[in-house]
Amino acid sequence: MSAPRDSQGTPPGTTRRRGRPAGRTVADGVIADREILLEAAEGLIRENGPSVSLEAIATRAGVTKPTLYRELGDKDALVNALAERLAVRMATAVTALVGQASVPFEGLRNLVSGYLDFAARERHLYLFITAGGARDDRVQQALLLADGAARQFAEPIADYRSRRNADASVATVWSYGLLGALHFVTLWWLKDEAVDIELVIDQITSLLWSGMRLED
Amino acid sequence: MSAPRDSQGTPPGTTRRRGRPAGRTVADGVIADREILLEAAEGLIRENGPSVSLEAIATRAGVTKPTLYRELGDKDALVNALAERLAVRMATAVTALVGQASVPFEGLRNLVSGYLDFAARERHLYLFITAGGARDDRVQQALLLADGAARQFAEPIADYRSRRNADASVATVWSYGLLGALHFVTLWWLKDEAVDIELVIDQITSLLWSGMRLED
DNA sequence: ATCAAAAATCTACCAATGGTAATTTAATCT
DNA sequence: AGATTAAATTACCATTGGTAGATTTTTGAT
Repeated sequence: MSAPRDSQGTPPGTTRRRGRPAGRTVADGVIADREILLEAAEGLIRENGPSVSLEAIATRAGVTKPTLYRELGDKDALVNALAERLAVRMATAVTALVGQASVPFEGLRNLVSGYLDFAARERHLYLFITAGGARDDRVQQALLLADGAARQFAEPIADYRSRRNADASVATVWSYGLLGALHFVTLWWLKDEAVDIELVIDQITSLLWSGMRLED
Repeated sequence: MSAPRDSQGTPPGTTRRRGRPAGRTVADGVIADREILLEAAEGLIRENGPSVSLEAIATRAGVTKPTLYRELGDKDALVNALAERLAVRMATAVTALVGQASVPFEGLRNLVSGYLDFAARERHLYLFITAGGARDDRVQQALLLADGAARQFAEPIADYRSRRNADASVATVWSYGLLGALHFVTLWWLKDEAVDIELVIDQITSLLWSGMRLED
């Protein structure tokens, strides 16, 4: 917005202090700094949407790019870190909902509902992680959130089936299938949120629970 | 690779002819040029993977960037055009397989199998379209292939259910769910192709056909 | 035939951005 | 106190998407 005279985010009149900062020792506040950077990134993404530059993140965190690189690695690492955080928060929220269910079907429905709700609430962040940031290797970017989540889902699925003497080896593939279905429906729904969400939840839950077949 | 002296792909000794080319009239071979450019893009992606620059594409097509922009618009338009082509080819291949089935279940299985096969055969192109190219707005990039395909799938699904007096309004959501499941399983499987493909096909077909439930 | 306007193309550039090298400042060690 | 090391900054590089302006040929009017 306000054009900075410098390539960095230094205020136009002043000069940023250079060199090692006062009262800062080896591996002192490293985790704190990491946290501050990730927080800055999340903030920017929430406010300005999924396209964000490392420069902007560094500036918001009060540092410069090389510091950001030192703390986080490269942009892929940043996206990874954000994905991990989001996956944890998402899993926590969704798991709590699933736990409230009294029967498996209700558990699945809560899962679907929780997923869509969470994605809608963290719209920009969700889109950044699943379709946004990485420079190269965008290939598995789409699976970033999914890889974590799929592992989380595989175990309950396998358990559920084992307890009922059904083939549990499907758990991994089903996890990815489940996540993919949720993800695409989410993307489609987020585009304009034109359809009633409860209807969408019912329909996709029905597909995942009962499948498409009408006869045996 | 071989560093060009020029910023363009001009051979080091020569100078590229400038200006309007001989024997070229308004809207003459426009479609042909478009085709050549798209072909060049596909070739490069097949050979070098999903990361490709517009410069490289233009050079391979024997033109320069401004010409490419005149023919295609911007990079998003290029990705769009490639997605459309791929969607058509994919739909053709898959539809043929589905048509060979004698019962609906077999149709679905052929669909799944055809999707995975096609993606594996056009690995780089598939990844470029679904996870690769677009500059901004990568958001709906993930849905590029899906949007076309989902429309294709929605009608058969609705038909199938209508004929059996089942609720056909699920068709749209199910299409995206189906595509999402296929896409994620495909990405996961393409990562290292470690699992037997027939097993994957069986498992994901089972999920889509019968769902996850074990009891009513 | 001649000359102006329009069309198609290239060269040369710009801006944004991911990433890094060299430099400066402060803390720590001997 | 002086040397070494760690942290951070400035200033830069390379790539790449995109565009402005120069250049050449066709087209069309006089």
